[in-house]
Amino acid sequence: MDDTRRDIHNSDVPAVCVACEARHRGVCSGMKDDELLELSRSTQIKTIPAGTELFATDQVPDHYGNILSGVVKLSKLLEDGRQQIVGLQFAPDFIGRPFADQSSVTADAATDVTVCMFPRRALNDMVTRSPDLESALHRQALDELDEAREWMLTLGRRTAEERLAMFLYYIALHNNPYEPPGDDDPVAIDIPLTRADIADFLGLTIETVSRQFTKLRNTGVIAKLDGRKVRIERFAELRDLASS
Amino acid sequence: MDDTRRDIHNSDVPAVCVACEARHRGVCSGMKDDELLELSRSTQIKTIPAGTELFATDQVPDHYGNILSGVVKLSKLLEDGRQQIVGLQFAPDFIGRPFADQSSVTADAATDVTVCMFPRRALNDMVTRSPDLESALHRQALDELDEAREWMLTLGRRTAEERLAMFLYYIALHNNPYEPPGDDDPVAIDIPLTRADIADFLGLTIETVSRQFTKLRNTGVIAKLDGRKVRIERFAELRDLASS
DNA sequence: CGCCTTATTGAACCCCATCAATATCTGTGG
DNA sequence: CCACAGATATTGATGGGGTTCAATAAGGCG
Repeated sequence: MDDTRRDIHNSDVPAVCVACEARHRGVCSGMKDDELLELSRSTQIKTIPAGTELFATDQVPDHYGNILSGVVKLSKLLEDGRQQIVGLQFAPDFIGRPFADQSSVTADAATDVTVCMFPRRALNDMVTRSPDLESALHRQALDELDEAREWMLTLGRRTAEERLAMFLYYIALHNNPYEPPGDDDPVAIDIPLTRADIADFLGLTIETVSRQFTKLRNTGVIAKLDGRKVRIERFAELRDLASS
Repeated sequence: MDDTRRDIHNSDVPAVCVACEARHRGVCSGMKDDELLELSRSTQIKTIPAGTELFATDQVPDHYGNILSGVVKLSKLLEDGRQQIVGLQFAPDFIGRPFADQSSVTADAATDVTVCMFPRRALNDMVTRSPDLESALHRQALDELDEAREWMLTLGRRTAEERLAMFLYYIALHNNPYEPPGDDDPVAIDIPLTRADIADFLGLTIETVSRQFTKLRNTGVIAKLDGRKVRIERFAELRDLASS
């Protein structure tokens, strides 16, 4: 009998959580079954279309969430319109900013996104009682910090070509979370961002991003499929280009 | 009777901790007196000269630490020598990477630094027992994450002039942690980094940093004192230049 | 198809990097 | 105290990677 089957027959686990990634790899892994049950009473699953803001910057958000599917972009904006995407989040990441009434970043759905939302209050209470939960949140914060710093290196010191290679490499890993692609197996990946988003992520312009795409295509590292899909022909070469 | 006097006469607080900032504003505020006493048995105060590495990336560090004085720079290095400083840390910041055997960043003393070191094992054990301690560490991680993302915006989207203005503004705030300087009071600040460090922090070259310094001097925003000291003549203007 | 959004390609420009020279600082020893 | 040497900082001249401005092409969807 596999794990999934056992879960289905375990009446203590809330129905909405049974197949949820967040319960295994996400912050919900830090909760006991009864806590999960308690929280699940006030959760709601929401589907958010691409382009929609998940949390408004100008108001205190009253919910946290876990991503169930899709990609969320975290971004910062300057008054004159310059924008920087400071992070991408995938299932089963936690979304929200504990210990602060409002986040310093805006969260938008990059693709269609489904999230499991729960009241801030409910989670805050639970955190004070369940050390494992805070531990799980702490771990994610530290992982995001490592990632943010890796992107600082990219933004501060890497060339346009290296930046795009980094990005495609990063997306490829997230498309195959369980087994990193072999060095020279072609990998088809689905890019969850527009050229404008990629530019805002990499600190470039859309024109430069586009030019680097064609450069990678001309050198045979990637091949264009349709629209947002790309096939990485030589994974190892892409990693080398990213110089990481 | 002020706080300090009371502390001196409180035999439960370890002598080394009595006047320590970390006990009030740092992670040690998350520990009870008896826990503090237990940890203090295995702590040691170290003085580290400027330029020395605190934690190497290639070996598993067996200690964590709290900064008591001085400035620590966290940096990342590319194989070809390109470098990016991804964060600065001041007293009473915690140093180390919980939940991972090795950090993805190198920590170097930017100035002479004194740290309170304690064994990883001791803190790890304590964290599992003391939720407030993990909470304090979690808070610092989230603050550092916010800061890293602010610098991502700077590295990705701001001009050289804006970057240096951001930097000086940031240093000025850390020189006066308790009361931000008034809009037009001249503020003398002590820059804890060399031009090379500033360049590595801002994703620029030393030449560009130097040129932006003279530009700020020519426009009267700052005045040069001696060597690493600078007086900010118009604080509000500096903030505007940073466009933040 | 026709319209609008998104992406690609081209040409000119500019900010910052690079290369190079000079100046200033800092510590050491005569 | 000054002279000297190495490190650090400033300034100048030139060049290049990426931006900007502009036009064309390719998708997406009614």
